[in-house]
Amino acid sequence: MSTYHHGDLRSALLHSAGELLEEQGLESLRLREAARRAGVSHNAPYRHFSDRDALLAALAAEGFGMLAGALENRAGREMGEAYVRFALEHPNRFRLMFSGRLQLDRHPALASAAGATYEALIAAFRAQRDIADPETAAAAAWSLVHGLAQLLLDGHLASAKDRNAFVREVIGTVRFAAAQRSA
Amino acid sequence: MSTYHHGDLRSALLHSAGELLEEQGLESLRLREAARRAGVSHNAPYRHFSDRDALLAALAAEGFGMLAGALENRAGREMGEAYVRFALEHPNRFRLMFSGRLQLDRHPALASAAGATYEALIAAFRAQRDIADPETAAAAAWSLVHGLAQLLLDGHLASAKDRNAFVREVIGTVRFAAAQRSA
DNA sequence: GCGTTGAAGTTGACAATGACAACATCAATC
DNA sequence: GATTGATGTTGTCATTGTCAACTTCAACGC
Repeated sequence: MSTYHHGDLRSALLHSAGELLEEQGLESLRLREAARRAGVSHNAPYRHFSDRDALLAALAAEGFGMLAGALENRAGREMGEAYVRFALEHPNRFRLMFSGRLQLDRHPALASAAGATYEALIAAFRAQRDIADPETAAAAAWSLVHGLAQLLLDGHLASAKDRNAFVREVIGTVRFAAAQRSA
Repeated sequence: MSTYHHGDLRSALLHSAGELLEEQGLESLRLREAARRAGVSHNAPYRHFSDRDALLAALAAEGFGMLAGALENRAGREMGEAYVRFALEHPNRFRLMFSGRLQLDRHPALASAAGATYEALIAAFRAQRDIADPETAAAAAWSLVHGLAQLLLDGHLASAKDRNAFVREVIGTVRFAAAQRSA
């Protein structure tokens, strides 16, 4: 029962910090509070994360993993809807992932997690034969669903109607054509 | 020269805080530092802003004003490009505006500033006759350019080519159709 | 067995911040 | 010419992220 050494504090911290993040948001996520919830002293986290940003980066990378899971085995509009659904179900996690406070070049693990998600997206578009430029289309599709998710989260799009229906409608209104050459 | 009373401290604070925001980003924006730069004591800001969030909300509202100006007299793809350009030129301001930490119902001035921008967008689409559902199309268009801006800012879209060209291409690849009724 | 060692946790500090309370200044008004 | 209320100031406090120094304990070589 001697628990001077925790065993798997790193996971425990990710768990408690993840709870705090999803409950209270990025700004209220205190390193010390996460340590408290994990039952360790306020400085224990520094054995596993070099600083607060490192913990946040780990949480964000975890988020990209969750997102990838949510998109798995989906394609086209269904994938787009799943993207938005993920954002609405994990608003604070999603915001952290795209907060911009975590520079990809400073957090390689985060960069590769995010990159993997994008790759899956491009692959899905590459499978669709009727699209001229999969890379551009994938970028456009990602932009669309990402922007939609964010604007919904921030409350900018008045969703008088049912939210799911609105999302379907917005996504459904868009077509991807071949890229135009010059003006 | 007796400057016990500043004269227009509110604007001065918005100015210095705006500088700090654009220079160093949202996280590093200290209330006390803004006061320092404005040449007043660390508590003077509280006479004009009830707390840090109130100052941030004012900065964000200012940002929506700037954005509206950048979109003025533009329409269609040109407007979309201007939107992205604004985000890239004022990354930290843009991030603040959509950070999600400012709830619109708690900051009425911000809500109306943001609403005005959206209205302008919808109006631009309403003017285009060949679009079936301007509201939905406007939401989709906003989503597209907003997501594109954010993903570019965060460095998720590898822009091997020229950035402006890439933006044009992505925006150009999208068409807005009439909304589909059910599946 | 037993001493060593190094990773994992702890205690104790420190400067900085956002916020509150009490006080000071000064322009306008009666 | 006193009052007063908005605007600034000084002083204080709890909290936070981070650094430094100390402790615990499991694994390893001998």
